[in-house]
Amino acid sequence: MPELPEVETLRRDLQKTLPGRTITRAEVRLPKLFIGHNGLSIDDLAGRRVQELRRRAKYLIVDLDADHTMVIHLRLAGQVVHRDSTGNTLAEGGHPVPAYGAPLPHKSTHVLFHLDDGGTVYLTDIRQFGRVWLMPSDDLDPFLEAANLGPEPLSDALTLPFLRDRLARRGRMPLKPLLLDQSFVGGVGNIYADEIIFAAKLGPDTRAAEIGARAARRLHDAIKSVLTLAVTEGVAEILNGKAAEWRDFPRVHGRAGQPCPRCGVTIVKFKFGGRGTYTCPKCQPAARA
DNA sequence: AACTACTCCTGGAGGC
DNA sequence: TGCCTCCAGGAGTAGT
Repeated sequence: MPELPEVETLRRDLQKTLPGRTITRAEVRLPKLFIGHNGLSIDDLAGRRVQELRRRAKYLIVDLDADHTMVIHLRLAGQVVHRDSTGNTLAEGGHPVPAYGAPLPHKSTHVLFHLDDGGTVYLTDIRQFGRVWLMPSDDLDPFLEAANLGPEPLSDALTLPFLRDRLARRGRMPLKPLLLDQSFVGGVGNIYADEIIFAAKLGPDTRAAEIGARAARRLHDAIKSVLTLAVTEGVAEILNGKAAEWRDFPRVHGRAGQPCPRCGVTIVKFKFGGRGTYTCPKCQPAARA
């Protein structure tokens, strides 16, 4: 479910509530979700104190003491909620099912972290695709290396020349699957791919080689601006990807049948590369302009 | 090497 | 209401 902005928003919220807390006990109710490196088990989380939360692409990284590191990937439907000892929510993010505020644990709550102040962090995932890894901290870099992630789109690593070079190397690949390829840039998913392509006035089927200098600049700007808006405005956290009439986001994704916010032509939905894809048929064809 | 199809799952929405 | 079909924001793997 969550893409870069959702994971980053969750990270920022948890960074305010978790560091300094010690995990007294962790439970895994669905064993396949937990992967321990070097023989580590879920029980090895007991006694570990949270130091810092970081993010790489869609991976949430939890630095623990004693040189342990936990990594969480929410995939399509993962949700994380931190509640205090009285049940008040301190931080939450990810997939909107079960609804925020619903009683926890839910039947799809597969991992629980009990904290030293009586609070609890719940990992709920109705589709069971999410994963939690526990590893010695030295294993983190090789782990991320193996994931073959492209640059962080909001970092200085993603410059216009870098983007143009990458586009040139993937000439025949259509733009949408390219953006979804985590080795191209890290963290973009289906919603933000549609939003970025719309903002850049390109088509999902535009091939990388057809993206000229001006279009590449629009694409670069769109990647930065769309993701920045989602993170800084908290758009992701509020909407969880569901189009809302009352808010101008997402601008095309999930809005089939509604007027394009730029030109008024009806937004269409179709399958592209196996993924639901939303575009404005009028103002998104200009690959070379 | 580059790209496609298939796979892991369950819940919610919409049609009848 | 109930039953059915389809769809879902990810990514690893096997196959071409």
